[in-house]
Amino acid sequence: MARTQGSHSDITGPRIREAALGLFARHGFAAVSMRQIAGEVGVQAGALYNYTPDKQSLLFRLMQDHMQDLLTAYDDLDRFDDPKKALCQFVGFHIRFHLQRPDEVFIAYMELRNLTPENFADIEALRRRYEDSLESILRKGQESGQFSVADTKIATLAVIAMLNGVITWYRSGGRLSLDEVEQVYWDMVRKAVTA
Amino acid sequence: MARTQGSHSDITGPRIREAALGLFARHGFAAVSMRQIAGEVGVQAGALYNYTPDKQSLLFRLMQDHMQDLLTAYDDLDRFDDPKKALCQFVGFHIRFHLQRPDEVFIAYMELRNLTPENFADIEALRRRYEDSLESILRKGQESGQFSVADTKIATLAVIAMLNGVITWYRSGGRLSLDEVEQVYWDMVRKAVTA
DNA sequence: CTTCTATCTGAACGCCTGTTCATATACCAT
DNA sequence: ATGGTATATGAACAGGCGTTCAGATAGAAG
Repeated sequence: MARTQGSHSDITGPRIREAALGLFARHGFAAVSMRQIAGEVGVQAGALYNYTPDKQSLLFRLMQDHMQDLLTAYDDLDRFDDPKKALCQFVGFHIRFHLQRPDEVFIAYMELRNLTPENFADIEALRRRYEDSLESILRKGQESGQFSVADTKIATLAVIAMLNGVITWYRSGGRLSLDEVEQVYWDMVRKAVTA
Repeated sequence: MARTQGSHSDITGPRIREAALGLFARHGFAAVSMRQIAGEVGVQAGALYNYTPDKQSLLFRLMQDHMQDLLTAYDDLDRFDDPKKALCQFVGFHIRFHLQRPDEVFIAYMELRNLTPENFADIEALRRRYEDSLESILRKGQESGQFSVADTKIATLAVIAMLNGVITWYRSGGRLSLDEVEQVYWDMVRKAVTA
């Protein structure tokens, strides 16, 4: 039998990506089979190929969608001119955005090595754009004398690395609320980049 | 044919772990086959089983050895009582130790999900011991009034996350020397934990 | 009521997987 | 020289892999 009920094109596609997302995040891209993904969706493996040309593209699309969502969400903010306010906003945005998408974040930097060179370059470019938006805040603050860092590029990477650490331990309903976490990290970031 | 020349037990074992280390770091545990590892060593896949009961144990041993080396190296330091000096020493130690072992570091926190629950618990305990040694520095500094952080546990994780970021971008012979990198990060850490 | 098309099945393809084991060899000790 | 042992081979096992495709079905369109 086939097409067990109704037209499913607009439903099955997202469900496949959803299943792939969770499985890739939990077990890793290489350890997950197309049959596992299909099983989670409730469909045979062959059906997946109506929605993705191959397994690699499935991974790529997940990462690309995530990075584009990130950039779009950040661009949509009403941004501050003042470097200190802008940095505070960045910290809060980054923490909240990433905590809402733990699986995507996990994949986005655990599975980079499983991308083809072309796909890797694509994702890297998006990541760079995001990092650059933080660096430009730091540079402006540096020029205005509000910040004092030895190297804005390194400071950028250090801040992002520090913030990314949050998703490895934060659990909603834990000891600290989201607001408190944000406050604690903003405190550390602010002091780290100030004289 | 077998045993193409001489007794190899003391040579082949380390060579297998070396090959596995590089391959796991580059392609990920799940994406590397026993035949690939054997090929790099110059033996057939079956020969690997004279040195490891299975693939999982090979990964586990690499991670365990790494974590134990880390703890031993840190314990062997002549440590300072003064929290500020101790923290500075920790930062320098952490950066140098990890930059010397990029493959081990990569594996040690990319392949955690490929460990069996028992092996995972083992590695996690070692990691916790290392984190605790940093947290005790921060706590002592907090009590003495030299440091000022909202939460020593979070500060611990934030500092380690920030320092770990170094290995993702540092290339020896690059724009900054190791000493400079150490200095830049110490600056940021120091400011982040000070009032 | 028929036709058409989107969607899915289920089997098949060739290849790769971790692991085991009988067998063969090279060296060491006697 | 002989026997024993450590070490390696190479074939085999059962099963899983990504991917393809002819054929079946369900619903939409006329």
